[in-house]
Amino acid sequence: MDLRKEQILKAIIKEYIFGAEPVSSKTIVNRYGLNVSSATIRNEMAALESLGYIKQPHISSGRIPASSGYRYYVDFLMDDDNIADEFNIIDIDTSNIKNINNYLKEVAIVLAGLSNYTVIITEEKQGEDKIHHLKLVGLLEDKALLVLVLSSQKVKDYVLSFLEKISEEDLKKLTDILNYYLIDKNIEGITPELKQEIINIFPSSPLLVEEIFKIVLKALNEEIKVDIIVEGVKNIFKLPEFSEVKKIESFINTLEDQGQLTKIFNNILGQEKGKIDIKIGDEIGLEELNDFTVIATNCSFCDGVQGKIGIIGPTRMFYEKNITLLESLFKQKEE
Amino acid sequence: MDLRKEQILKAIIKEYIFGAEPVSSKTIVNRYGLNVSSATIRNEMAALESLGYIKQPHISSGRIPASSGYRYYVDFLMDDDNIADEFNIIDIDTSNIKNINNYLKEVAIVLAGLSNYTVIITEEKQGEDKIHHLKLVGLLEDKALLVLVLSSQKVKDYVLSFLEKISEEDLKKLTDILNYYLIDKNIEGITPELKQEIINIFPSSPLLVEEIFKIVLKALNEEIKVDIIVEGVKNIFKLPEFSEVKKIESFINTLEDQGQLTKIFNNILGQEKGKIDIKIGDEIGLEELNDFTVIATNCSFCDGVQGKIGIIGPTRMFYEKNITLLESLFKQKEE
DNA sequence: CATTAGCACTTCAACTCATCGAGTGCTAAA
DNA sequence: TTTAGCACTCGATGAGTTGAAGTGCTAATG
Repeated sequence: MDLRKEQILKAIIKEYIFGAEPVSSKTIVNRYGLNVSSATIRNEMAALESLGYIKQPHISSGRIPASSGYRYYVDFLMDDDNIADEFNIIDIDTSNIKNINNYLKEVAIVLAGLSNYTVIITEEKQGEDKIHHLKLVGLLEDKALLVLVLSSQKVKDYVLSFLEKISEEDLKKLTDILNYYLIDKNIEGITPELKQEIINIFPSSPLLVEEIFKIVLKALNEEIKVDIIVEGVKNIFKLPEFSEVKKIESFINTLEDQGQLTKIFNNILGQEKGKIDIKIGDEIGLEELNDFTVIATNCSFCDGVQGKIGIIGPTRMFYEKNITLLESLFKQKEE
Repeated sequence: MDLRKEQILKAIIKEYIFGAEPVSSKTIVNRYGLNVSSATIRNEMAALESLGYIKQPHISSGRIPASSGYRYYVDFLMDDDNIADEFNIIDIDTSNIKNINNYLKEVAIVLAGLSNYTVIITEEKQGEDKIHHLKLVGLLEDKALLVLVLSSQKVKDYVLSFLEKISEEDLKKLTDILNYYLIDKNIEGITPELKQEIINIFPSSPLLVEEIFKIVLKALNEEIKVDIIVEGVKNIFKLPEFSEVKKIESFINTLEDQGQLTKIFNNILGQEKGKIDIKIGDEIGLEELNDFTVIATNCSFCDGVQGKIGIIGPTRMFYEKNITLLESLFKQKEE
């Protein structure tokens, strides 16, 4: 890869990202004038093709970048600083921040709008969660709130309804008993035997204890489920290279399949924070997404919730812009 | 509309629902043998067409139902009881029921799978919500939970962090003060003057009071937002009549637009419960959905949360099956 | 008078064929 | 090493043809 080859590869990629059409030798001479003729460019293009960086849709067409061409571009050729600042401002109403679900959805919508691609956000499973402590709070006559604080700092609450009225003192007493037995227990520690023991100690409302155990199990179980938000699917229709129903169908099927979605991120990031990870085409590891690129990063949201954010677009995406977008989001969180 | 015309209309609609292709006079003679010739059917078809119930895509093709044809079918011709019971069983893990968001998503996924169409669920704005009462619950040293119970029975909670430690007694005291002043206030009742008054009465933590007011305003504000769940978008790809990218794009754009989605339901149901409402084609009132039918019902989910569920599919949808599906869901909720 | 057999007519979909333009690879010359 | 020039390839476009499906209408029928 001498300098001229790199210049030509960069030119092809920039042209193709912009126009989504095979790039001809003539176009490069006209727009990127390297002081050589189109024939020379053609020779170099043939060389770039045998190196695997570009390819021809058919024998008499111009060249389009191959996955490894994009990879080379991202690793060595990309301009870092050519993005106007106005693109980078992610303006999310931070008064929303108290409600994690709305907040993440808002982030996804804004990011999808700015990037013009599809945004996936997952709220991550934190490994095994334990009960940090819990509390029963009387609400109405026949209702109480069970508040669970998990070791991951997550706070969850569930409304309990009971048939007979239960006094504040009893709720307090039950809270104390439950805390004594349940603190630091993980999902495997919540056994039927333990439940029986507590019912024996607090025999006045066995049904309530049953209910609470059910909920606690559920809550710990939920932590294993990954919550996923997808926004901006419609942006795929703006891309000329996905004008076939088959391709759109495949994309949307993948995005509606939670299993596939988690795979996208599994194949990507480690736990390292702040790093932007870029997977191009088959690097994603899902056949259905071979024509896509995912730019993703780990991100800690409010209240210590861990998650991953990814922008998924065509391999010919505006790399600089979207990397900057994710970086700015991350910086915002750091402040 | 004599009997024979009705029979022919019904035949055309059933055929078209099944096959998505224009129905010819010959097909009707072959499959629905009414002991007349195809010429007679043709005469009747011409009559049905001038009544507006069916139409021809072009002059030499068979007939397809028009919106008013479907309407006539739904109102007068539909078989009520030809659906095998196995279709009607909606099996949702009701242990999920404690968590409204997951539960509704689960309902949507199951219903989308059973119907093979797209399902929209909205959790409804309840008109103006008021504070029923609130409670501050100490959690950790520097954290407390603000639990809001709204007049709509909704329970919301928010984690508060404060700089200095606050004693349980102070939390209790502040809870009492807040309840005294905030109970039965709607969003307009939460004024800066009121906040100042409370800060004067409870001067030890003005920042905390500020924070609480901010959250209370947010919470009441959120109730104006409608939460929307959409599942089964991918099912549109199974429908041959939506094989054009343009149509799919229009559909998905509509579904990603919260404003449009709420319009769908606005134009539909009143407050009547248990009634199934069917809007066919332009009855929906959105140009983009002229080729769709929405079958919808009001539904009260757990804990008094009000919502609407709609199945949206092509005008040639399996009406009986989907009506039964929604009915069975509603019955399940009643139990 | 309702029904129907028969036929002319219309339209769509699929196929072929020719043409054109864009772009390449290769050769030979500079 | 570069380049001018040319033959070649391929896809896209549009025109023309054909066949199948289905209708509407007319005239005959019971």
